[in-house]
Amino acid sequence: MTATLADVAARAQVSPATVSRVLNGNYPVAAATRERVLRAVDELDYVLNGPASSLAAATSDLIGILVNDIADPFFGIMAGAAQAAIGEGRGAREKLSVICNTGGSPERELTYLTLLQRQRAAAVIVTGGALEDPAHQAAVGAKLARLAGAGTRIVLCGRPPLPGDSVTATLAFDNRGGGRRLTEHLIGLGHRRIGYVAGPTERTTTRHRLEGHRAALAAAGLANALDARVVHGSYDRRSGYDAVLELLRREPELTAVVAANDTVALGACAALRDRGLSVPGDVSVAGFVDLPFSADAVPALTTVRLPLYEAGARAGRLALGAEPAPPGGIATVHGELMVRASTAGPRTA
Amino acid sequence: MTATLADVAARAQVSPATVSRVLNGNYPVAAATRERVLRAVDELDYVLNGPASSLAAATSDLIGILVNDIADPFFGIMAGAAQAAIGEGRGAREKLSVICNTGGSPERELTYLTLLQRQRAAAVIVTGGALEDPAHQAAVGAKLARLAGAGTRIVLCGRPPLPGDSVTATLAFDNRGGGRRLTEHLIGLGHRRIGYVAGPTERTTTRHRLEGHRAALAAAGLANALDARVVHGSYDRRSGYDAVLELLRREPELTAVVAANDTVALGACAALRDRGLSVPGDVSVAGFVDLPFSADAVPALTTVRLPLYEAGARAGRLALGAEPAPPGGIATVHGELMVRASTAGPRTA
DNA sequence: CTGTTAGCGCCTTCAA
DNA sequence: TTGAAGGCGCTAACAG
Repeated sequence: MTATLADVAARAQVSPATVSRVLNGNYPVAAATRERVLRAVDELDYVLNGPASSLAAATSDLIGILVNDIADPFFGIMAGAAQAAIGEGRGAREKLSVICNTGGSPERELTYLTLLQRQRAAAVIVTGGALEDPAHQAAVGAKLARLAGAGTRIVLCGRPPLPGDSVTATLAFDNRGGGRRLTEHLIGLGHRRIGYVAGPTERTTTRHRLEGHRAALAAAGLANALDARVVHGSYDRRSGYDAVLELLRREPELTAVVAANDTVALGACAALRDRGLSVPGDVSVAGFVDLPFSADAVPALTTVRLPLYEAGARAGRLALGAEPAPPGGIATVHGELMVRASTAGPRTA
Repeated sequence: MTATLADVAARAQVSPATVSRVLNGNYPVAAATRERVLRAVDELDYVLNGPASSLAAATSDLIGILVNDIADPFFGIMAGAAQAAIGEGRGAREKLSVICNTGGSPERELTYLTLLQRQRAAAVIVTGGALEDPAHQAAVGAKLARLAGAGTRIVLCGRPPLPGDSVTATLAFDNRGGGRRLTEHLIGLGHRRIGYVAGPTERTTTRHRLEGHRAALAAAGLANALDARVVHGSYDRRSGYDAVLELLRREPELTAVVAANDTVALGACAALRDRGLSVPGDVSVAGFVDLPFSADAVPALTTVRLPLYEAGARAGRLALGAEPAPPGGIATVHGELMVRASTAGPRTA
C-alpha cells in the first residue's frame, strides 16, 4: 500500500541505507546518487514513516506547546509565534510543533505531558501562569524532570522559573513590576479608592500582578482597605462584569478598577456602563497584556503591554536550540505601561 | 535509562505480550495479573514508547487540527472545543490531539499535512475557509486523499465540501445564508447605500459571505453600485479600519457597512469614530461570527452568530469516530442573526 | 488467560 | 561513497 524506504531503494537501485542518508541529509552522498534517490521518492510519493524513524533514531521531531486556554488570544498569539519560529527553523528534519490546550485543567496538563513523553517529544514549551497547588507543582516538576532526562528540551514562557535544572530556559513575565507601575499610574492621577478584579486565586500570574498592586498601594500608604477591594474570578469578561458589581456593592465610592487582564477589564467596563457609570468619567479602568482589540475599545484601554509575539517566537527558537539560553537560564520579559483613554483623574465629588 | 515493556514484564514476572495487553486494555487479562503489571508500571514509572507502539500497530494516536490563525478566537474556540471533545472521548488509548497553525500560508498547510501523514495521524481536522487557488486546492485534495487512503479520518469544519470521497465528514458554515440575512436586515431598516468590507479575495469564506450580500441586494433591486462599494482586505481590525476610510472616500453618503467578520467590524467602528461619525447614528455596522467580545463592544455589534464551540466539538467527535457522519457526509451549520445596537435606521439626511 | 515468535520500517555501526 | 546486518520497543497472530 504505502511505499517504504525499501521500495524507494529498489527503484533507485541503491541500498536502503543510502536512501536514509540522502533523506536525512547529514551524510555525504554522491550527487548523482542523491538525484536518483530523490526522483524515486518523488515518483513513489514516498513519505517517511515517522514512528519507525523515531524508534530507530530514538528521537522524534515533535515539539509540544502547552497553553491554558487557546480561545484566549493571549495564548493564541504566543503559541502562534512559537510555531512560526519553529516552522522557520533550519534543521535536518522539519519539526512538527503542535499546540495542546489544557483548558486550565491540571489533569489535562499532566495528561498532555505524559502523551508528549510517550511520543518522545524533542521539546516542550509550557506557557502561561502555573497553578500554585504544591502537589500539582511537584507532579509537573517531576514530569518535566523526567522529560528532560530523556533529552527533551523544556522551555517555560510566561511562567515563573521552576527549581531544579531540568528546564532549558525560562522566559518570565514581569507581572509584579507591571502591576505595580499600573497602580502607581492610577495613584498618580489622584485615585485613592481602587478596586482590583483578580484572576483565579491559585495562579501565579494572579498572585504576582496582585503583589505589584499591593506594593504600589503600600508605598503610597493606601494598603489599609486593600482586601475589601479585591475580588477574585476567572480570566473572562463575565468574571470582570460580576466582580465590578460586587466591588461597587462593597464600596460605592470606588473611583478606579484594575483588572486581571484586558478581557476582564472589558467586562468591567460593560458592568459600569450598565450601572450608568461612565469610564473614565466616574470610574477609571485598566487592564493587563494589551491584546489587539484593547486599543480599539471605547474608551481605549489603559493597560500593561506584554510582548507576547516576541516572547513566543523566542520560546520557539529556544525549543529548537536555535538560540542560546539566557544567562542563568532565566530571562525576565518586562511590560510597558500603555496609558490610554480609560483612565483619568477621579471625579471631584 | 528509560524503562521498556520488557523491564515491566520482568518485574511483574509475565511476558511482554501480557503487559502490552493490560496496557491496551482490549484483551482479557486475569485481575491478579493485571494488578501485578500495573504495580510494576507504577514502580518503574514506565511510559509507553509511542513510536514503537505506532510502528508495530501501524496506527498512531495523533489527531491534527489545522487552523488558519490561532491568534484569532474564531479558530481558538473551534480548535479548543475539538480538543476538549477528543480529550473526553472514551477509547482504548488516549488520543493526542494537537493544533497546527498554518498562519494562512498554503505552503505551511501542505507542510503540516505532510508532517501529519508522516506521523501516520489517526485523523485530521481542517478548519476555516479554503484558498480558492485551483492548484493549491488540487494539492490539498490529493494530500487528503492519500491520508484517507492510509486510514486517516478527515474532517472539514467551517470549510466547504471537497469533491471525492476521501473526506469522512464536512461541517460547512452557511456563510451565504448568513450574509444574505444580515444584509436583508439592513435593507429592512431602510439602508440603500451599503458598503462591504470583504476578507481576502481568494478565500471561500469571503466569497460566500459576499455572495449572500449580493443576493440580498439583488433581490431588493440594489445591486447596481455593488462593486464600487466592496473593498477587500485581510481578516484583522486594521483592514476594517483602512477599508472604511476607502469606502467613505468612494461614497461619503454611505449609511451602513457590513464587515467580513467581527474583528474587521470593530476596526470599521474605530475608523468611523475617528472620522467623527457615530455608530449607528450616522453609519450602521455589522459583523459576522459573534465572538465573545462582540456583545460587549460599544455599541454592541449586530452580527451573525456561528456556533463555533458546538461545531468544533462535533468535529472532534467525528474525528474520533465517536459520532456517525451526517447523511451524505455533509452537514450545514447555520448562523443566527443577532440584532444589536450597532445597526439602526439610516440617518434622515 | 498467557507465552512464543515474528516482524513493523528505519537508522547506524561496521566493512568494503 | 556505498552496502550488509542488527536491533530500536512494541504488537499481533498463533499456540497452548
